[in-house]
Amino acid sequence: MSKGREQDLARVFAALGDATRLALVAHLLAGGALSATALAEGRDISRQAIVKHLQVLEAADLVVRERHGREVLYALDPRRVDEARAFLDAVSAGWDRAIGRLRKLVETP
Amino acid sequence: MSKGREQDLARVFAALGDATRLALVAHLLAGGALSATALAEGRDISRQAIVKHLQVLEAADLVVRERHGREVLYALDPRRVDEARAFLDAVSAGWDRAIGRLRKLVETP
DNA sequence: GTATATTGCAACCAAATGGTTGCAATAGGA
DNA sequence: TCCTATTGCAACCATTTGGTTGCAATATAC
Repeated sequence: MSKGREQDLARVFAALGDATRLALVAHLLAGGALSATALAEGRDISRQAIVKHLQVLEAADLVVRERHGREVLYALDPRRVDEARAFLDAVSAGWDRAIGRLRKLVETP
Repeated sequence: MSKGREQDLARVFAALGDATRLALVAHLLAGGALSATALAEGRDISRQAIVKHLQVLEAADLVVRERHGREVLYALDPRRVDEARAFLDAVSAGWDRAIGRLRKLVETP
């Protein structure tokens, strides 16, 4: 893996690595495109906190911002999700090859 | 998603959300089971830092520790990887349904 | 049993993170 | 045009994170 891409991937995982952000992703998935204010209501957390979380998601390219009238709407961008998925697939695939090696190690006293 | 599981998932993603830790995962995948000292050499980072990273991975159940003689070996545990993968699969799948709704929104002036 | 690797623990540090609040700026609708 | 909803900016705060260093403890090998 190239260093840059490795950093990008880490950023994506880090962005997903927070319960609030995970909930936002789920909410955006269900709701399509929503404003920070819309996402804030119902949750007992300030709008500004939500905005910061959305900025993290945006910096990881998981979410895109677009102005719509006086509102700013955020929507999921699936490309990075697929990238992250591909990485985990590779780990799982690698695991299948790795398990034999592992078993051998575990079985030696 | 239940609150507890949501937290667990976030922990897994957070554990993967660091370039060093991602590299460790890759290394463990390739190397099978390795000690912190082994993982530290070659990298320009202290053994203690590596140990801390491994503790994060362990707390997320991505890695298991087992004593082997005087060494402590760390190995990948694929179950949580699969869990994370399932989440991303769900996002991707949800996306397919969500994209129509999104397109409609984007196309309205 | 003593020398040598290896792990474990603790203190410390700078920077990043997740959150708050208050207020200014801006854009639509009446 | 003026009211109102919404976004943007900034300062501030406590906690977590990623890292270091130094030294004690432990387990193998000789």
